[in-house]
Amino acid sequence: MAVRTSCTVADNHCKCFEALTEEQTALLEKKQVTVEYNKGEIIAKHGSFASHVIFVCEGLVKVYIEHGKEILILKIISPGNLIGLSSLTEGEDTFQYSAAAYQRSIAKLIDITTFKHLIRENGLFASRVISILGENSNQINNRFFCLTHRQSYGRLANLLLCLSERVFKSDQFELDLTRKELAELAGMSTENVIRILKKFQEDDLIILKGKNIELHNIDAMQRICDLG
Amino acid sequence: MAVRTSCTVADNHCKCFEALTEEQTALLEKKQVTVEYNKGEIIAKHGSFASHVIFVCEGLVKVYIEHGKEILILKIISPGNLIGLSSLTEGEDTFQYSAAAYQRSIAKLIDITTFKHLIRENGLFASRVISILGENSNQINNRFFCLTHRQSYGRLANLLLCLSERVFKSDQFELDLTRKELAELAGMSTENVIRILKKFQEDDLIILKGKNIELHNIDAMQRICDLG
DNA sequence: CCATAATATTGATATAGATCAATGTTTTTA
DNA sequence: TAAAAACATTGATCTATATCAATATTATGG
Repeated sequence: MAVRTSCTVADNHCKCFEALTEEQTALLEKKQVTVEYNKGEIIAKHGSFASHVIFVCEGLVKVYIEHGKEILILKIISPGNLIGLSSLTEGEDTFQYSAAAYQRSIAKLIDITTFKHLIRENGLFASRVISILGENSNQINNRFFCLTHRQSYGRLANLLLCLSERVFKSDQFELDLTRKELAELAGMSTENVIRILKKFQEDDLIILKGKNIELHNIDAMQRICDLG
Repeated sequence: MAVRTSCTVADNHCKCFEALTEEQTALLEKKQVTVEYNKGEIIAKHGSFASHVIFVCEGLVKVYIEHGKEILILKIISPGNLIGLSSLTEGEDTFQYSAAAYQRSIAKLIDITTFKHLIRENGLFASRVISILGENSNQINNRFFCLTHRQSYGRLANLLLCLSERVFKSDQFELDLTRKELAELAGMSTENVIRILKKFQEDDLIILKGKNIELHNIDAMQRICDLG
């Protein structure tokens, strides 16, 4: 069974809101605010009071946990996805992870009390939320496996495929992430990212032109991702 | 912020069933079977049809994902906890991980259709299930962090503390896990487990007598867990 | 547009921890 | 209870990848 390549980017377009009645939708609209974040800005801070769940409308966001200087990126969130569902847990009123914008992003902050109320009131909504939580788990488990069981070549190949498939939806894309950010995502040192990208280029797997990356041999890349 | 020591063993005593009415409880009773598993037996198999969720009544169970020969233990489940909630996801009718008994265990297999039905019908039940899913996520994220950011001494210290606190609930316990199983849990080679246990003993952190382990200096162990 | 900072690259070195191999010990089974 | 299998231990290598250090390139603010 192949490791799913898309283990880093969440793309479980949430269908939970479709389950709401018109009235409930109207209520939710009233209980949310839209906020714009600049590149690098913190959207949620691990340990801070979680008064809301976050729906990402535009941009790209990283979700991560931090202990001191060490950070672990759990996933990348693209538009259409929710952040902070694990704070729906009873007795858990703080964010269990941080979120920060990779680029200019827009998010709706939805009042968590209203959200919880709707879960109680609307069973279909609740079951859709449960679906999303389940998908999130599966995705993070896959990423967990990848980061612990794959060597650096495999992890970086996985990341590139994942970005290509889920974020840029193209074989060729303008990567506005630094090498350091790639390193953080693939769980390795910056220098190692650089050396591996160089090797990929030498082996005709990718074509690098400054910030532009083109995946030139997806099948081979997939093989590295699965085996390496 | 300290890494929670208890990142490996699930101990979120599920309160969801308390939310059911008498009638609903009776329905659930009818739609479940109790099964006994011997040491080593598979309780759920990654990829197989998930017709039920699993409630562990007795024993000790590991939950893990496997790709070929490689396995990653996601968590240990002690009595009072549920397995397979991520199969509640719509359109996901297979287990996303495997589960196997470490020792003789008893589990109730609860019909998943009924379980889903109750989520739709009973909002409080649904919100309790959401709580459990959230706690599971947080726990696995902590384990994810530990396995990727801690060195072997820290990971093994973490595991020992975790087993002591959550499984055996004592500083001293009869460990019926092999060195290989410990290695799997702490994400390292068997030889490395042996060498580190030996070092812990030399440093008066633990007292080893055959299968019996006594944690002799919990504070120091905790420090290794947090820093190493 | 220059100066300064941030980022990228390259090479050399260090090391945690895996792997391999041999041997001792315990458990299982026939 | 003897033989076989599984498990535990120890020591000797090997290697992937981090870290360190130096330099080149690109971005940014005054």
